[in-house]
Amino acid sequence: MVTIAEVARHAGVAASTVSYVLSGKRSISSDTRARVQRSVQALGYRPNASARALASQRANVLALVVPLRTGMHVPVMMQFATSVVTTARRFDHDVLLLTADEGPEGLERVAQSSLVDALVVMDVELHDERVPVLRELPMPSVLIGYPADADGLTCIDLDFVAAGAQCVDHLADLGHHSIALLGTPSAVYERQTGFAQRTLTGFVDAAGRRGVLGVETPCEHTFDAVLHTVEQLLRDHPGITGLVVQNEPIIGPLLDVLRRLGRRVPEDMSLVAICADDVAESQVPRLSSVTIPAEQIGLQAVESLITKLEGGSVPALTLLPPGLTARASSSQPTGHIGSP
Amino acid sequence: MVTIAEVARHAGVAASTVSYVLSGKRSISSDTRARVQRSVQALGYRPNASARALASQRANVLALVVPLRTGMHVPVMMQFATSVVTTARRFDHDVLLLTADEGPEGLERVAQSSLVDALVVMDVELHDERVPVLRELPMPSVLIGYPADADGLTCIDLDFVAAGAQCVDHLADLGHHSIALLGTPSAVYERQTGFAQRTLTGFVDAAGRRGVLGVETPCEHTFDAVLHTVEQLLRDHPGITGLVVQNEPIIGPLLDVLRRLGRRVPEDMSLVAICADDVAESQVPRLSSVTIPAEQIGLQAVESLITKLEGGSVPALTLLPPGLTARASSSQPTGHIGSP
DNA sequence: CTGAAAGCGCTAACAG
DNA sequence: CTGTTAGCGCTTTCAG
Repeated sequence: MVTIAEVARHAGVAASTVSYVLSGKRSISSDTRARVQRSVQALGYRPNASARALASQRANVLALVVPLRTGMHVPVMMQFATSVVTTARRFDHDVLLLTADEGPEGLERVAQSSLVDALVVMDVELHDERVPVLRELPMPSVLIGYPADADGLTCIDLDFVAAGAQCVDHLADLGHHSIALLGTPSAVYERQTGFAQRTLTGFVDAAGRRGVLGVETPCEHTFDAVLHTVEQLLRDHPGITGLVVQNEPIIGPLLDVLRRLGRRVPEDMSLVAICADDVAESQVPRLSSVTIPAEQIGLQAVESLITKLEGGSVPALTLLPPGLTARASSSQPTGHIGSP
Repeated sequence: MVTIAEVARHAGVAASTVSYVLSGKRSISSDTRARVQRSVQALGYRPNASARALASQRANVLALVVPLRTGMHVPVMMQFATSVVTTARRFDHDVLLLTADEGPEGLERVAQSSLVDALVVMDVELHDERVPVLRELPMPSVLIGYPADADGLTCIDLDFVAAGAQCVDHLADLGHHSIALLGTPSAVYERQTGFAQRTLTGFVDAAGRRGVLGVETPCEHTFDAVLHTVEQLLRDHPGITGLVVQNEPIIGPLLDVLRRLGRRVPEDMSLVAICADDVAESQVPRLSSVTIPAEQIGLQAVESLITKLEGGSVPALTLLPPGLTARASSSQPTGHIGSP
């Protein structure tokens, strides 16, 4: 590998001059700059990352901690990771991939060894044991999610409360009076991954505000669970005409179950999903949905980190507003058209 | 951050002794070893990654290049990535995440700057422009997939030819005489991502060998495409009683389409899918399937890289044998029971 | 505007 | 078995 010294010799300048040409941290006569750049090209010089990191105290690497088992939809996670990598590259950083199973110790490891100079942690739970660790780490971090005690930390997330409310409002606006939230598996609520609970809060509050009946039930990922849950729901609340679904894997089975039960969508049952756009669009009928803006969250997360690394300050909490796209799966409830 | 010099002073030894205690690269009296270890603990010492990399010429980081847009099922990809990270950690390495859109230049960048000391490249196409680059790189790499010219490279993949054949054999063993392969979208074949073509090869060869009719058709990911494709297939070949599916996203729609067309599974139509186990098991009925051993491929990839890094040699091509699990979606063709 | 020189924190000969 | 020393390749004062 060619070193900075070789480039310097080739260009007839000092190594520091080469460094400064590359970093632009002091002004260089256009003459020597050109000469150095030609030498860099000619020799195919690439600065050694470790040497640079050691001397500058900056690895130019961000850690990305992804969940392993989670209620989170995998493609959304991947979209998110992709967005983090892409954005990091725009700021000349690379991304080190960590899995959540390394736990708090893993964060300490990469941070304290200066392998990375900032961290993005996904799928943060309400009482996440990594939160206190992050607070003590000698470098900035951004959490995707929203722990109970977020003091001194930077969090970014979709505004799930607003998302839940938006679904209710959409259905209420259409004239529905009885609706249900088909939620994530109960394990997700128990783990207190904030997002499921916050959606529920938004759903319940909005239902109250709009004066509609809003019932709620968790749902596991198997076909049988969906069938059983929906049957039970319709037995207990026969008047339900609208469903909000926050559980991507059951969307297919749910449509199937409704078909089996003889409920047409949207004539007999309106549906609004909280899911990725491509999932909503690939169903029959295409689903009205609130998108999880994975790409935007990733972008925001990295931009916040870079700002912090440069000494800037960022808001402690960024809640991205949800956007509801009405598609074919929601309409006025049949037989109630025109009712108040 | 505490340095090796501080640990050395605290323990009353030389810095090199601390280094040797940590690396175990030479024998240390149990007395000083204990003393050093106590100091390491007491001070909470973590070796600086850049300094270590610079001095030892080893970053202890592997690059993982993941595809962005691909015919590959995302959860499988994620499984794979997870396996790579987990295995890398077992060998005391970390993983740098790169996306395919950085192209060959991205590989050169991380390799020539010594950011990583080996690479895993996923979703390698038949005529992948990264292949010649990898060949020239001054460090080992492993490809997941199987390019046309794999000379001098190490490749690992599922044996898709065998997978295609195994599906045919399974159905032929059950007594089916006319079967079809529902493949990936035609774009995937055109991109010549080897796996789709190799499955097709195995399917066609085995059908010939077993003397059964084997027809083949690509299929896009939309519901309408599935409906259209299956209708066309059954119109052209009404005798078909068995389907091999290599296209994870259409599995749900396909089951739905068959139901609509009044074909029961497996009574009227047997199904074998090439997909992840959890997908096969979450369908109704549970699908007979050939698994993509993502976890094992990831493990194998990292182990090969580590072996190469240590100067060992590994086979140029490792094709992991497919494993078929018979579940509820395949049976003898009704009305043909007992026929030869 | 440029060069010389002092580290960054660690590893690995080399010497004893 | 342990210590001394010379780098690894770069950045960044300090001097001019």
